[in-house]
Amino acid sequence: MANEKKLVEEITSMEVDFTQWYTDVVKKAELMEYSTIKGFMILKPNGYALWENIQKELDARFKDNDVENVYMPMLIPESLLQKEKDHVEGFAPEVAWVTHGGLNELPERLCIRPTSETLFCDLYKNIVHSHRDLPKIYNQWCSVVRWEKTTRPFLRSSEFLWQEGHTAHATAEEAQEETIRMLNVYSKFCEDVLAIPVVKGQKTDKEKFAGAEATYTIEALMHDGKALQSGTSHNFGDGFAKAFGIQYADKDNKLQYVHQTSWGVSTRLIGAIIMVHGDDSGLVLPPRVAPVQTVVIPIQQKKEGVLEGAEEIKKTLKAAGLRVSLDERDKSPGWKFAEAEMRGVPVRVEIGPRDLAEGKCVLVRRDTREKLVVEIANVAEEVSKLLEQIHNDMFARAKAHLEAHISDAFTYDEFKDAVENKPGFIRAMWCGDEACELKIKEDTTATSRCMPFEQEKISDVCVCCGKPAHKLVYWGKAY
RNA sequence: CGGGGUGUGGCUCAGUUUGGUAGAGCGCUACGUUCGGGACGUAGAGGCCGCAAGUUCGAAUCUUGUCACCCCGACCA
Repeated sequence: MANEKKLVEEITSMEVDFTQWYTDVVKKAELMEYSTIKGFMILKPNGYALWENIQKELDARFKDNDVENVYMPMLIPESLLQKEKDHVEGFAPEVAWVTHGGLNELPERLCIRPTSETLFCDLYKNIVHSHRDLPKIYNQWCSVVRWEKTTRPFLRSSEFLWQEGHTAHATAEEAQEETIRMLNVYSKFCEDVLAIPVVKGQKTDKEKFAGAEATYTIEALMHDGKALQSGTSHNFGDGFAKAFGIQYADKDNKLQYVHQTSWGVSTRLIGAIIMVHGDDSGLVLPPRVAPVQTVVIPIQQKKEGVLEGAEEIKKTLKAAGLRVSLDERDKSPGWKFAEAEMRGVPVRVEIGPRDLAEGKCVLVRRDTREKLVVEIANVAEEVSKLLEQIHNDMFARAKAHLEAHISDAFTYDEFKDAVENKPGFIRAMWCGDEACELKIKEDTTATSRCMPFEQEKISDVCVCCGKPAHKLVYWGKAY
């Protein structure tokens, strides 16, 4: 909404300062609070409810894909963490250690999980013996700790909530299928539930997960044109299996190593929701995960019948299965409007003496501020319909924004110009040499986001070095 | 981990240059009037000035140290 009037004074305008806008929105929408420990965040009811809804929707989709939930310990013995070389090198700099149990120093220190590959491997080693034990498709919802140097609410914190799926399969083919299947669950979830379009593809070797054979990603584009890695799915091949000795007897009674995958999304998705959909008045929540989908705001609530009428509407909406709240605090309507806007409530219902006399109420969309007068008798149906419409419109707008912020670069000068002047993804060919990735990052701060599944040969040569190229890469500045 | 900035009631900040015993607005509490885009009146409550040392008769103010947060980089979901 380019010409939208800014109604909330305390929120810095996006155009003035995007990062300040982000911080303001997080605060004004009451999503989180800083804790007394550096880098650790407190999720407040509005923020946690958002996560709960994400969790609920995603978990249902996992279960449709035969995923079983488990819970693993939060501590990992140092010796276990060290079994896979690339993995430990990737995570060692940012793990927190437990060195004491009570008053005594532990014989072996334990790390607080930064991710749980090693624990799952240790488990699979013990429970997988035969091809009949496969596949194992486990997932856990938990928090992990990574001692980050700089932190930002939802985008990077020292502890964050996520889910991590860990699977073991008999063959490389099955593992690859699983990796892509779960990536698709993520991309579909982002689109269907969060109204966030994503670019899907494979990470370059430089950007892939520590210990993975291949990493796949969904990349979303924020309002300021920066990319956010919003979910990843990894194919581990049999690397971890060999390091941990996870073997099974196949049908011919020959010992084989399992092939593994892992995949995860985190509370970073909340950051994506904020930066994809938010505006200068605050948060704009996708209806399907909004903690409160619609808020009923009475006008002149002390006048006879108003509160009763509002109460009645709330009941009707609730009975229709909507997440609804009634704001009967002794505040002015304007105040309540502004607050509901900052918190991103998709639809508000206004009901005053004037409406009551006519048997009507007013619906106002958060995303467009469009007002709609409807019969109270039809309110549930109208609100439900409007929520669907809002979801579709939000997705369409985000998609249009994404498409409008993809540019092609054929020469290095064009590339550098695009990084400077065209915020968004830059499509450019790449020779496959890590040196070019490094040079591009050095020169422009842009990184390779992914090699999209939908490949296209827009040029014969690498945008950086001019040597023959066969891979189309999406580049961009990232969070 | 480098570079910059900020810490004073719940929030935003003034006061620091020139040391003299803490202020404003908003919010909060009570009552009343209000209510279709952040209403108003009256009466209240709330702060050893991030923390710790030091200088001084006296420190929010000067010195040193330390911690936290924000922004920009390097590293990562």
